[in-house]
Amino acid sequence: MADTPTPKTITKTIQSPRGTHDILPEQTPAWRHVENTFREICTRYNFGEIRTPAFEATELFARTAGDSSDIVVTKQMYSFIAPDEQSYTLRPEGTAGTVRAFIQNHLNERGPVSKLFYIGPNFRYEAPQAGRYRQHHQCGVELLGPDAPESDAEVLALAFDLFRALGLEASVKLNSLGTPQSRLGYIDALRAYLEPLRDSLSEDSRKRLQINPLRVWDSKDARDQEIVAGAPRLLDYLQQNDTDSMAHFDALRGYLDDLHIPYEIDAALVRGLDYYSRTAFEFVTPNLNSSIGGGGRYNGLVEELGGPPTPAIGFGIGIERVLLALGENVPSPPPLTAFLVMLGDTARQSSPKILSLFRRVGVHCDCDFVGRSLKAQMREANRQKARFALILGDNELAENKIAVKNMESGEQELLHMDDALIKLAAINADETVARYFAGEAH
RNA sequence: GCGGGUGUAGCUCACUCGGUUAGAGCGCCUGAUUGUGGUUCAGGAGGUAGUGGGUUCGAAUCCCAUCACUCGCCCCA
Repeated sequence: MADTPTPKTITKTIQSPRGTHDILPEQTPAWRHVENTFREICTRYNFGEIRTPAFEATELFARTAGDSSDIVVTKQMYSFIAPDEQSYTLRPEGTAGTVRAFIQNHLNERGPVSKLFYIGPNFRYEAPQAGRYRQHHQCGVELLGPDAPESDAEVLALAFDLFRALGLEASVKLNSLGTPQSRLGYIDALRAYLEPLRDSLSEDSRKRLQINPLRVWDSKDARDQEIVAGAPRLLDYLQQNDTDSMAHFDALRGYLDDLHIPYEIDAALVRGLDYYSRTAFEFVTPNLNSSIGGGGRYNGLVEELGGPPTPAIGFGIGIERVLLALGENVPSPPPLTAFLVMLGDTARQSSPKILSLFRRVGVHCDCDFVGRSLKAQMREANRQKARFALILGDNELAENKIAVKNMESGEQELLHMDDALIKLAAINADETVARYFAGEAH
């Protein structure tokens, strides 16, 4: 080392923010697989993709999340004051922005039914954990307009087509929340039951009893669960006091049976916000503790946000969680079709042109860019799992030929450039077709 | 927000009661004579032990703080 060591400035390397992750090239094929499968199925169901801003006026989420929601209560939002002195918030979920866009663009005027889907990042300031991140990605749908149970079945059928296409074993936990009016009656009944038992409840549940008694059902505390097991059930209450909601629920159950969608009724599945109505559900998979998605009917939300009264139902599915549930059962980057191996300066100088020719006919190919030896280039071809090495030296150049070596069999033939192009293009086309039928060519 | 665990080479991990130039496997680079990969063999690069402070003659090892990851609670996708 002749160089005098230049004093290194000691700088802290910058890390990605807590709870966020880089998705590297070896992982993106799995992501694209999920996203493209979702897009394709949504399209099949005649849902149109909508892309809304990553941030919205804070007020939008403050209104949609409601005062008793944990997103708001525990300050799980990334809110900031912009130079215009307005408060904005990185979207913590996908529905609010979609509904806002629905209203702002008067999508209701285009017809009685709006079918929208979205894919994108959401942001929540939470303690990161397995399957829980500060930036996570969701794909979701919103079906606005209809109130009929067939529309509930439509979005659930779509979700299960997605799970089936991905090879994901999943089922749905289902409940009905009634209407805001009937729910109030139930909450009174529930409160009447819980109030005398207040002292036996956990601290959290005592708070819930105050703010939103429905959420006591959510408690994982063993004593709470015992107490709640004896409480009046929402579905029983609806049976007697809200026959419309019950009929809706029964109809949906019938459709789920028709569609062979496995479901399980879960009385603990509750959402407290006023605009929720009737159907509430969560998608679960046996290989994951947490749910991979959830949703429900929100007949009051559009109106709440200043739009025309519009029933709606939708769901959101966490892409990270789907990938966790899929595990290794996911595509990896496609191997290279050809790797160009160059000998000598002339060959190296002609490499941009040669590569360009092969790429124009669709061949997935690459070459060395750091002046490595022939042996090292062959090693690289092998490491990239290239099906062919294209060897180009003075001998080949002189005759406008190129040596095509099959890396698996080791066989090598000297072909005219034209023939090599035709051969590789045909092979590449075969692979593309094969991947297409394997469901990976998106 | 609360509680537990972890942090040593690009990756997965060792280092016995604190004691010399911190190791291994994999990966990476080079070579094994003239233009051929995978196997084998030889050699090489790469770490101020997450970061900062403290205790000590001496710290990867003990203590504190901080950051990150991770598991659980809570909640959610």
